[in-house]
Amino acid sequence: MQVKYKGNMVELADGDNGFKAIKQLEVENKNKAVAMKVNGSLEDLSRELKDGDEVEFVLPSSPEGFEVMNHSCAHLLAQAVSHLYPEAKFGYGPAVEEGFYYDIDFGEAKISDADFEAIEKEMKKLAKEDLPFKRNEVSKDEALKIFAANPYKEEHIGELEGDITTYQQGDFIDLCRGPHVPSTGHLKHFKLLSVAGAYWKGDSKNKQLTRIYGTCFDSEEKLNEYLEILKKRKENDHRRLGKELGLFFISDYGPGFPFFLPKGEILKNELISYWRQIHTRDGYLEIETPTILSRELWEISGHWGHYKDNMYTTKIDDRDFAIKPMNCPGAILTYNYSLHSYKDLPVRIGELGHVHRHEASGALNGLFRVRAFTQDDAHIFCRRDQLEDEIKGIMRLFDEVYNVFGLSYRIVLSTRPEDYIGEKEFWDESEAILARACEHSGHEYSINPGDGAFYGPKLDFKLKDSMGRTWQCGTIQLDMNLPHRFHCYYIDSNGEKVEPVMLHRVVFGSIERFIGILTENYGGAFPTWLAPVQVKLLPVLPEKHLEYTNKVLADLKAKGIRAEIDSSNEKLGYRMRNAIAMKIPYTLVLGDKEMEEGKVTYRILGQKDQISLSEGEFISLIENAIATKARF
RNA sequence: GCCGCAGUGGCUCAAUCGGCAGAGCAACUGAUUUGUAAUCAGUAGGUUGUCGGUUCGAUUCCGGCCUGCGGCACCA
Repeated sequence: MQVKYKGNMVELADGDNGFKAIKQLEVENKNKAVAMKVNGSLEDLSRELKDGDEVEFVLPSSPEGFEVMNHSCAHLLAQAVSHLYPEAKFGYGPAVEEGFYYDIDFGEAKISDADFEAIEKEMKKLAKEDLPFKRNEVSKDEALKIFAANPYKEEHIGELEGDITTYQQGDFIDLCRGPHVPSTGHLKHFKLLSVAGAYWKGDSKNKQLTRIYGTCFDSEEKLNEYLEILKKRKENDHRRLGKELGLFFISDYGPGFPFFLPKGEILKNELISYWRQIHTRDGYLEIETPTILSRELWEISGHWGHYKDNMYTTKIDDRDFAIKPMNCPGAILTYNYSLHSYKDLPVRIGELGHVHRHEASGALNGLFRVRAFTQDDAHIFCRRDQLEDEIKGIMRLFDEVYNVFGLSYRIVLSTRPEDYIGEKEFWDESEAILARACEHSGHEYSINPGDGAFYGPKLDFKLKDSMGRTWQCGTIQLDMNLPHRFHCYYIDSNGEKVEPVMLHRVVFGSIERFIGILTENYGGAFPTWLAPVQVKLLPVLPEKHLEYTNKVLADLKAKGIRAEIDSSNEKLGYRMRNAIAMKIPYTLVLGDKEMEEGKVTYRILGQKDQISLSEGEFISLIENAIATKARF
């Protein structure tokens, strides 16, 4: 038999039995490979090989190995649960990006993280027994017999086609495609992380099962590293930092409606003024439209029918009104207010629109998900022949903005759904334009077929923060619906009325969410241009050096630099500590030395160096940091 | 909205089995005159989210509601 070994495989003489070779490798390196790739497809190590197969071992340190290990660990969890809770019925238990979960119907039993210790103990015990994972192919009927007591597995089997495979370790058998690690002994460094409810098959009409999340690594160090990352995420949580740094709060009197504190408002205003600057440069016209508009308008737009559950409504003099959940109708009324020639297009209308949406209570999450937020919205009306350039222009702007904040992103193109309006040809054409623009941008992009809105295809921009998590912020959506409903038009070169193409787009998405992302991404240590306080001034001896410090403070303020003095009757170390805790980029220390030489001594957040400069030099240093949007 | 968990001075947390609600930080007052991550002492601060129930007695046990947290569903 001829088997070709790739990568990390031990080379054996021709004609050797691949199965034996693998066994030998296991003996040599018992804990290494967890699976193998046979002709590119992921398989159990125990899979028998055929003549000519190309084989590559999958090590637990590889991404595929991580997935296999975690998938197996989900089975181990299920086995342990089946011992401790004999009534438990199992749903799905897959590996996910950072670990695994298993959805379990515990019947009457209620599970909380207090039960993890006992479950983990049982898992450890079963891992120690080193039970082999045995794969078995069965017919549908046999499978139904095996899982007769479990309605979830039965339902799943009913949906499967072709061969059904089961995996068994010890007394526990599960429906599964595999592959798995050779035996439970390969699972050593795992931890259960959280419990949650999850609908069976992700459908809110179905029963809710209990989901247990966990993760499994190939070494204790890596597991601990991951737990450290989780801790770090908690420390960088914008809800915690927002409280500590005094940026915003949400009152019980207004769930989901954020209050911006003075320091948070500075952040918001800085973002807005940056937004204005670049949009003015790019030919956007800023408008403001009313927050409350009549029911008739929302009937034309279709929101009254389709979005009503998410809208706050009110009555004024017995007439129905709604608080805007989106800015589009206002922008369209503004477009329609004046007559447009084909020569005037594109018309780019921007609006920082404060919108209200009734989000489900369980969806609320700090600034990431709120019920009132400011969209950095823009609606662009253009001719079809201008569409491609417009989209490229928007993407150039997006790229510029995200770069300023050091956020990397990927793009998702959503295409025509089954339920669509408009001409199919124009859908095809605009999807092609969006795809070309993505390629042109040079950024990673993927296609989400059929996920576009009924009114047009879209590009979503998913930002990646420093912790590796992604958030949707920017979006560019083509709209073939609203211009039609509102009878938008321009006059073309023949004097005819023509319906323009309309684009919705946001860069930040929601300024609130964007502030949340920035807060976490910077860990609260904002770059100088955004920092609510840019300079903290500390007189060494408040009584002696206050006058000089106040003079420097006044000079900084005169230059528009956000500076604060701490002349409290505390030791310098104490005041320095507070300045660092508030993550202020520059701290100035002013004492005898500085007073005599007319200088300032500064220290940069996160650094210990003490640098002395003349006041003028220091001011230019900061002005330069602000102008270039550099960290310091 | 759904499943599970939680709510104690401004903040972070403690209080055994149901038995007088406590600490650190912050605040305030005073002392200290300080050169780069916490000077010392004192004072004040609470209807334990809220409403109801059980009990001689509830922060503690039970129920309703509110809010938050972890997810799910939904979504910027």
